[in-house]
Amino acid sequence: MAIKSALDALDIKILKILQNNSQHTLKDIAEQVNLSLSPTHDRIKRLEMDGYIKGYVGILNRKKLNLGLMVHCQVTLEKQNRSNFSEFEKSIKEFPEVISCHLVSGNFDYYLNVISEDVESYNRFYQEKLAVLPSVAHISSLFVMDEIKTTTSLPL
Amino acid sequence: MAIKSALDALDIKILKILQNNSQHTLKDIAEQVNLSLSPTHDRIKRLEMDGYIKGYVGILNRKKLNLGLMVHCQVTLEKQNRSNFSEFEKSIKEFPEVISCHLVSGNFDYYLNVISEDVESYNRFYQEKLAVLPSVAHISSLFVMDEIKTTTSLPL
DNA sequence: AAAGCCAACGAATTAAATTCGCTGGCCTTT
DNA sequence: AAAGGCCAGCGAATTTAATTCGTTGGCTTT
Repeated sequence: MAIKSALDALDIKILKILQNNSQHTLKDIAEQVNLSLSPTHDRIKRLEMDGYIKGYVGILNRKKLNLGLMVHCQVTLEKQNRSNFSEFEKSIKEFPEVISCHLVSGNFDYYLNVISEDVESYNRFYQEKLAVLPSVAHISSLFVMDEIKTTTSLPL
Repeated sequence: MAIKSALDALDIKILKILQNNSQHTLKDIAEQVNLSLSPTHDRIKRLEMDGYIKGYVGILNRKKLNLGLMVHCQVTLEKQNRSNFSEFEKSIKEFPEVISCHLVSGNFDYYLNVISEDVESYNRFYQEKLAVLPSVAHISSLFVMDEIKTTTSLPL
């Protein structure tokens, strides 16, 4: 028999609650899933231990923190060798301005999401940190005019 | 005199801690900022009340939850009137598959981030929910091959 | 049918958050 | 320059929540 690991409906319900608001009390969650405190507690700990929950974070308001500019940034690398790629990725991971980076199919290679105070500050990041990375062939910057939706909640 | 509102170095330090891990105890945070419990508590509550902290969430592991596919989706609307835009935006906000949507400068209009189980399930979303929205002129889908970096932490 | 297992339970304990009255330093006002 | 008021920080007391643990009942397995 395989190791017990599948999630049941209650686990999913708990995950849905926690991914929307992790500050609910155990009592609160227990009521919503119709269990008592201890099994609810056990389930949450199990979900954490098994890696279904990566962690708990506070979501900050970037506009109030003077980080009003978001830029989508398409980066193409020179295609010679794949070793360029891991070097590039390593740098990206260390830049706090980059809040996401994906390798995508299509014309360009990486799609970044960059947070800055303003255009000037973005330009500084662009010139001094991004454009100087070795093997960067092309970068194009798309400015975010309006943030329609942003959530960390997955469709469960 | 302006209403007291600026954040000092300790506030920023607290925000940095909370945006990385909201499960730290008050005692823990208090030690890190060199304050006692009560002022630390007061500051956190103030930061919440003033909207610097939008909320606290659990971050789930989408790969473990059978949501292995992420698609970047560029959507162009017909340009006649702006009323199309708000209708489109309203629908997007209601789709749980869409975890982010930005209005961007450049050739297309909206840039979406969509989460699905697999290509089949994405195609269902595409055909049945996205492509049928009124005034959608063009959609192109870029598949995420690798997730290099994803964080909710802002560069403070 | 008996044995073993697992999930749920409630009570007891421990730990954390919250409240509140007090204090000292700093700024304002005269 | 002195007095008064204000604000941030403090510690103790209280409330609330999380955690632990021994027990129970229902299912499955043999």
